[in-house]
Amino acid sequence: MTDVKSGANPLFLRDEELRQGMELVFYAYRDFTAEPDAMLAEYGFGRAHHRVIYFVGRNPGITVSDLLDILQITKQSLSRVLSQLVREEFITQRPGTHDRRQRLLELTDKGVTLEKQLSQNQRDRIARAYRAAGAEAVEGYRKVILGMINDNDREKFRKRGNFPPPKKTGR
Amino acid sequence: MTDVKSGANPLFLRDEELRQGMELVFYAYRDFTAEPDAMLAEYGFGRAHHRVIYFVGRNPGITVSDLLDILQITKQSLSRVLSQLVREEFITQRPGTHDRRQRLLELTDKGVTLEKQLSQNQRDRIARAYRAAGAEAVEGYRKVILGMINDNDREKFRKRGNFPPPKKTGR
DNA sequence: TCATATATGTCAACATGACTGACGTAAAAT
DNA sequence: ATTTTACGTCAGTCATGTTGACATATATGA
Repeated sequence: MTDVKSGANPLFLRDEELRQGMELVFYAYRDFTAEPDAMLAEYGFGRAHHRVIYFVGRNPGITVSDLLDILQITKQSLSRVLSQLVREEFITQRPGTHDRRQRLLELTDKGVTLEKQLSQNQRDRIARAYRAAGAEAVEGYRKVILGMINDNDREKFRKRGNFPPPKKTGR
Repeated sequence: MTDVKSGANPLFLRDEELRQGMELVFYAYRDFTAEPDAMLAEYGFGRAHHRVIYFVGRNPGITVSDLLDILQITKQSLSRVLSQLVREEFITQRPGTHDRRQRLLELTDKGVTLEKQLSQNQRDRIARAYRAAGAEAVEGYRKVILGMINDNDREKFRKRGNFPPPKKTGR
């Protein structure tokens, strides 16, 4: 059998290989979210809250519209979870200095604590995977997965570089 | 006030690296599902239908419980979308030959057509990313992302190996 | 200055896809 | 013969997304 599939050229993208690539994304995401989801449930929060907490923690002082750009949901969807997080004091809002219409978002101490707790599992998961695979594999992982991300967001990572500049505060 | 975040501290780089790893998963999944979601909406279907169609197409003759194991949702959640797909003739059910309690699931021609249409975008996305990154990077991608997946499912990919046999599961 | 655009919030109404818990049926296993 | 398994279904709930309309404060440009 001239099994085309067993060829030595991994760049011959067979259906099987592509399907595996797709499934890997599915499984990774599924397992990536399972444990934080369970923690969140104890607070009466959901995955949406986690995403907000994460990206606010990642970009202190982010505006609502920038957050919307990241999450790609409607402002009404965001509003619900965000106002809940503000009400329960995980996030604070302050007017923008240059544009006072903006509400710049930041985690409170309580928010930082929750964020750490929530992402600890994911952080561990990534660290474990990175360690097991080795630096070279990590470089490959980044390359491939960046290639799957839409152009505009790929830029974000490009701008930061592989090992981003030791910037003091998130801009 | 030693700025913990600035360059000298390798822990910052590590944290930054881990965070980027997490974000890559988020962005990839977000962009991965956006277009199929839009197509599905035209049929009155959602992402859940896609997952069912995908995994039934991938494993013709799969049982309901094996599908539940993959999706990790409750049978009630599955039941709703599955019965809809059966009713609208995208999927057929036939009793298991050895165990007649089972309902072995398969795509109809209509189902195969829809599956292809839906996953074409994802397939293209993967192919593009793989081609752009190169064979070595793909190997790294697989290694890393496999490391993120829970043990039991990692086995699935291990068992199949990198270039798995096109064996349909009986179970 | 006046008009318009922007950033944000909010209300109502709705759909999807998760969940739990309970119950039912048919077939397999002991 | 009894129990377990595979599957379906009903009822109710919740989280998270959607659209569309409207409100307010502020910024910006003619």
